[in-house]
Amino acid sequence: MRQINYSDEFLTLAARLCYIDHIPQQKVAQMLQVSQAKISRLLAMARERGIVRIEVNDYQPRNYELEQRIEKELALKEVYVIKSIGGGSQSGTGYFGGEIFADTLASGIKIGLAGGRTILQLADGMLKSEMPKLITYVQLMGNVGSCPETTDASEIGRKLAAAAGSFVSLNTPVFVYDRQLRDNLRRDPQIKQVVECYNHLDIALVGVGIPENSIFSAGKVVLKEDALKLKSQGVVGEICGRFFDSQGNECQTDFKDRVMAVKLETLRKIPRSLGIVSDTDRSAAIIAAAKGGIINGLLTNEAAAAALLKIV
Amino acid sequence: MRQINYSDEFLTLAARLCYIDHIPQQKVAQMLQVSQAKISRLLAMARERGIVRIEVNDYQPRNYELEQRIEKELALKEVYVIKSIGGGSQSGTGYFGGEIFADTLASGIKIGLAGGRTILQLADGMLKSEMPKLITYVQLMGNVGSCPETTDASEIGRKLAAAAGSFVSLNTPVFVYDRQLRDNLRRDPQIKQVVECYNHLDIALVGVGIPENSIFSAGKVVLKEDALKLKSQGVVGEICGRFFDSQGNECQTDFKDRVMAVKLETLRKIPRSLGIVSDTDRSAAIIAAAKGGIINGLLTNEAAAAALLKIV
DNA sequence: ATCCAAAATGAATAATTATTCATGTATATT
DNA sequence: AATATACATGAATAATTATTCATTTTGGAT
Repeated sequence: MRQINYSDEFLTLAARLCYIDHIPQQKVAQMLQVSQAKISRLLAMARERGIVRIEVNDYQPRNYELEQRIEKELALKEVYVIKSIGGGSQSGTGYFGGEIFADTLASGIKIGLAGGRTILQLADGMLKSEMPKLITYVQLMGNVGSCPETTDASEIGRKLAAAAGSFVSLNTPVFVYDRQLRDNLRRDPQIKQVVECYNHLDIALVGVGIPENSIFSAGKVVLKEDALKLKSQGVVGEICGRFFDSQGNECQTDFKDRVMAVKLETLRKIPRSLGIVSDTDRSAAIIAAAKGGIINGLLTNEAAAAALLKIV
Repeated sequence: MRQINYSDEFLTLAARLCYIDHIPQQKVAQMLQVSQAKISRLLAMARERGIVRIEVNDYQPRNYELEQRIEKELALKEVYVIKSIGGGSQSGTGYFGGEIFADTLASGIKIGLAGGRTILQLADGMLKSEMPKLITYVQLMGNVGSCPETTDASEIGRKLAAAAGSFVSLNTPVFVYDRQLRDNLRRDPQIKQVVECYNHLDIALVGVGIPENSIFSAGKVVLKEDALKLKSQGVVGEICGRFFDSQGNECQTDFKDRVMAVKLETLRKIPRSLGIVSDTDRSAAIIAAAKGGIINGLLTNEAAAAALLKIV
């Protein structure tokens, strides 16, 4: 039985019966002499055409008060504090942070990307609505392991670029065997080109780690004993595989000369260097990074923001 | 785990994730660290509080053009033509007719009720939204059989009164054994009181039957051979068990002196005597009833209205 | 006219949403 | 404090809605 009754009037009738009178689709189907499946399709079309409009009060995901306090305390250019939702799952940081951050972007810019769970969540948040802006994503640090993890900068970059834009990858491990190999790699034209790229970034998106809990912990690159040693060497934080002290200056560690990643020096010159943090144990690292100018912006959640304000 | 998080903000968040971002309740439940059941309840409350608003374009159930043509052709005081919906099921007549009719009522009035499928549908249509008007419903004709049918005037009256108002029932069969019994019944004080009531009705709601298809056909009261005989006696229509000719005058039939129902004479004096019709084979009967002043209003659907206009 | 691709459709099914029910927790009442 | 009552909650389940899939119909192209 074919009738193609997709007139506005028919859609309106179906929508009225279902949405206003709350008659189940099955019954409306009987009334209108079509299948329930078709009612479902009619309603979908009615929503599409705007015959049915579902409106929700605006949800304000940001805590402006905390933002202003942190912006002032750490002398940052931009701060976004996402309200903590529900019991404690902090996925909301990326969910809402992604759309807030995406709104600040212009087409054609270059964004440097670090890896990490929180940055991945941010990327997913950016992608959940269309991202029509053409952006060049540049991998800021080498890959953590041989098996690509979804949290690797390379994977995140690929995913973002797939939606819109292009991706410049840094095809090296993040930590190589020794200084010599690092130096040789740096001379490689392909790598050189990527590193040169770092000087022209508009934005850097970096996670902030601590010795005992960074992107390298899960990958067994930095073990517990390494973390202890790092701390004894004055390390309070890590960004892109580079360990820094409370002033935001890179520390002389076993990793320093073997890391393939953007230099802290370079990050300091990028117009917007945004730290993305969703854990509450990064406060000292954030403060140091801000003090040293490694980051000049912060995107975090209420819980982490509160922890931060406690120790400034 | 008790938390009573029914703040507007929390409702707004849940609603936004479900209705704007179209995330299934199960996932939102995980994000917000509650059960899916609670999300469902949060959304219900959000709709209730107006945080979520579902709007649908107005559906116009009436065909004004047909209404005006019929009103003019039959010289009726009021005509309602409900658009035919879907393939052909004519339940829409009562569904929308009920709310249109209910809108015309004032509290405190008296409405006389006949029986029949279409009147039952109209009653259901009246009841689907609140009917806060206190109305007295009066049974216009006796009961068709011994087993109460949902389509009997008495059942319809009870149902309407249960929602709001009171019901005056006529406790007799519609057709009694002979004239003598009819006359005796009429002298009964209780019956007399009800019949007296007919003189003070504000509205009468009647179905329009034809010899071969009336409320009496299903109940095996009027058989096929009876119908033929009726037609040979000039009957073109039936209202409240009273058979009439093309001028709207009651015919001398085997039923005439055994019927317990409002007189056509009495119906003519009621300010609003509304015929309710949803079948296409009643055209001649409607025309006759209108001509004879038995009805001065009509509530029908497009299909029946079109059939009617073909033969006027 | 005949075949073909595209699209519409309903039955069956999968996915999602709402409700029931048993349990636990806060608040009121003795 | 002890008990009762009302309400909040999540697990299980029922009800409803959306999607898949096989079929049919339509509107061309040949």
